[in-house]
Amino acid sequence: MGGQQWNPYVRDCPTRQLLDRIGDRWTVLVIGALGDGPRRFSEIAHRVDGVSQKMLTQTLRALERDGLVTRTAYPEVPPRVEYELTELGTTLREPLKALEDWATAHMGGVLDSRRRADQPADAGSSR
Amino acid sequence: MGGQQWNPYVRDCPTRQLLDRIGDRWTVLVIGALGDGPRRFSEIAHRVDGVSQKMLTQTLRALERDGLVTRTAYPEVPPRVEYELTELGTTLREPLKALEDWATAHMGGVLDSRRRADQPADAGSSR
DNA sequence: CTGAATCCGTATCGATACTG
DNA sequence: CAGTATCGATACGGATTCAG
Repeated sequence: MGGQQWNPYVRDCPTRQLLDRIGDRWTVLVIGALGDGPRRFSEIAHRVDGVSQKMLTQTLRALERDGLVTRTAYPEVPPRVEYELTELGTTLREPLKALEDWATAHMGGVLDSRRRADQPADAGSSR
Repeated sequence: MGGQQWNPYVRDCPTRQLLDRIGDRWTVLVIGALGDGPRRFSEIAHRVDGVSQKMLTQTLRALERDGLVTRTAYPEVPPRVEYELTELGTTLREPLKALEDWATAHMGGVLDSRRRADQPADAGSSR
């Protein structure tokens, strides 16, 4: 199996499905936060700055559903729940890392370009 | 100047900025469609299945603003406009390709897991 | 601590009609 | 052909409240 050559233009190719899946605000960040081992709910919440409790829960549920993360609840009081990347989830970290590296290297240039484009007038006057 | 170590958890790290930028439905696909050379507006529209005129325009404008794509209008009748990845835009293709490859290899498994998780009842009966 | 449920503003996007 | 403008649905996500 496999070997089917998808071009990423067609509606339900894997690329689109992946984009639909990780193209929200938090999924990629949560996967990143789980990159170095299992983490508790509150640890993830603390690491992923700005995520609300609702969105974190929702994101983790979706990741679990898709087999990218496992959820382990310990029957204690107070409750402790740990999330961990599955093997599959771990394999996703590499391409994500490539993206992070690109961002670190090049986003500055992107923002510069954006700022330049946002100069309303010609702005050549100052040089 | 380089060397600053961002962790992808903090609010305005490059990773988040990139995600905010490419985390929409079309940007990644449009970059993909421009991967093998300059393309006309209508060519891109045809390649990126399902994109509306509005969203394609909007996406291309944003890419241009960010220095990832150049726009060249030829003063002809009828008009011809070509879009092409800049050098910077081209560098983004590599990590994006890594993501596409992951999708091709693993999205099937993800969808399987999702389908399994969506079985309402225990469904263990069939084994 | 973990998480479900609700309310609600807003950003996103698709469809459609119109223009040079 | 390559856009622009407008409208409306709805999905996304933040704040808050309640519960085991």
